[in-house]
Amino acid sequence: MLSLSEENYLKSIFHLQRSYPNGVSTNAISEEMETKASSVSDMIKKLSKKELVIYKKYQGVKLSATGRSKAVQIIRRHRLWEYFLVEKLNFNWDEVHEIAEQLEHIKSEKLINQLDEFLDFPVRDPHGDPIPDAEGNFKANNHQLISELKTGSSGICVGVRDSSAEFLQYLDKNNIALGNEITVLEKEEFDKSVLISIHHKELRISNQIANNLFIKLEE
Amino acid sequence: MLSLSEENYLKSIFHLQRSYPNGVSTNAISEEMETKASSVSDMIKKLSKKELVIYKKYQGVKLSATGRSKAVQIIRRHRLWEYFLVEKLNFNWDEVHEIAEQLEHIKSEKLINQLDEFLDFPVRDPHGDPIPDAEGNFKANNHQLISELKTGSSGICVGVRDSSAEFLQYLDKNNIALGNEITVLEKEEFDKSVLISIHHKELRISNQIANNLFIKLEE
DNA sequence: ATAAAAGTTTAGGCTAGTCTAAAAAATAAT
DNA sequence: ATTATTTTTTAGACTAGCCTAAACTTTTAT
Repeated sequence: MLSLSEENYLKSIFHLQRSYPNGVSTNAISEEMETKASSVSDMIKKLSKKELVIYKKYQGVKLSATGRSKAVQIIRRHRLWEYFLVEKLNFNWDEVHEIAEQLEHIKSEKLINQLDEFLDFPVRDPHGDPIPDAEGNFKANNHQLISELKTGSSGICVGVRDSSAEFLQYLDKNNIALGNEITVLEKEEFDKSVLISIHHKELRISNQIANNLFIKLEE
Repeated sequence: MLSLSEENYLKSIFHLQRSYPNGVSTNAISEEMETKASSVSDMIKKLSKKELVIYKKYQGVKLSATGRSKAVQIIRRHRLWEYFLVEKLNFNWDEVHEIAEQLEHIKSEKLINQLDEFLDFPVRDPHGDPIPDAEGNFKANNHQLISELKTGSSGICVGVRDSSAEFLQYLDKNNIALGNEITVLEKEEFDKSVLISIHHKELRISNQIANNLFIKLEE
């Protein structure tokens, strides 16, 4: 049985592996988790002894197959709870992360599978991230950041990269929601800001925004 | 903010206060919580310093007003989650206690109030225990144990005192459920067993059963 | 009233998970 | 190629919550 802390490390390593596919550095983990590098070193040794990660000193760390599967389970729980909070308890999408951080550690396979069924097997959480099924399978996202699109392309807003309350509140305030159609009208070379069309209106968004909003291109 | 362990102590003391109204003894707590008396002593000192309990050495312990209110909150959370598990996720009443023991520690007032609303403000959990409202108020139970009834009296089964899976499974097996009408036909002096009528059939139950089933008398 | 038993507290130790400070290894810069 | 910088690991310490063993109170029994 994994401790709360072990689960959090596995989850962080999983997320960081997207950016560091050849091994996640101690510092990257310590920054993500807001702990000291020395604590990370200790924990990695522990996870390594349990064969949840593959680790050679000074070489960074990767999840083993079992470690990955544990991490996916935790992410499944997190996203299902987020979906529950928004769809059933009327939370806004900027309020659910913290609570899901707690709920994701509740231990009961039956609980999570019944919850999944109750929610009708949702495939995306409120931020557009895929929810792994009971076997740990989930679709890869085929979407792009607005900042990566070229002028003229348009598509549907399907997810956010940053899911901090601050960013989500910015989107709410500017009436940008998942499902909205967005067209890139113009890209400003100098500051990388982007002029988009949404709800038949024009809106200029900074690079920071464009770099955190996922769009699925129209086919 | 209370730790998980502190919350569990408060909850135990609250429950034990019914049986020990003039102060709960260290040993009683240690037995209930399956820890050693010395650990209890340590924790009581800690809770006392936080003014959650009233404590004089060797004299037993009582909840302070704030301690009581914290305990009631935890019980509210526990019972709401139990109700949720049974009513929404199709759990049986013998499966929910363990999971609710975990869920009760999730920290978010909004979460629990939204859950309460989602469930339509239930007043009893699946075992017949009252669910405190957001202000901590709940009706006292006016019910009696079958073992306390006299021959001839009848009423509705409204709760269980022991909510262990084993006991609840015994009830399921014998088709005894909350809401059933029960009449006491005969009490056996020798072994304190009781002959009852339920579903228009006769059933003999041992004292151990009669001593753990709550009945509300017909008026 | 005193001795025995039962209950409670204190003293000192352990583990998980964190930290700071220092040492060691890897990487970058000259 | 050597030095400087950055990154990582180790060593040692701290806290919460638990434990055992011993000391101390209170209660019970004679």
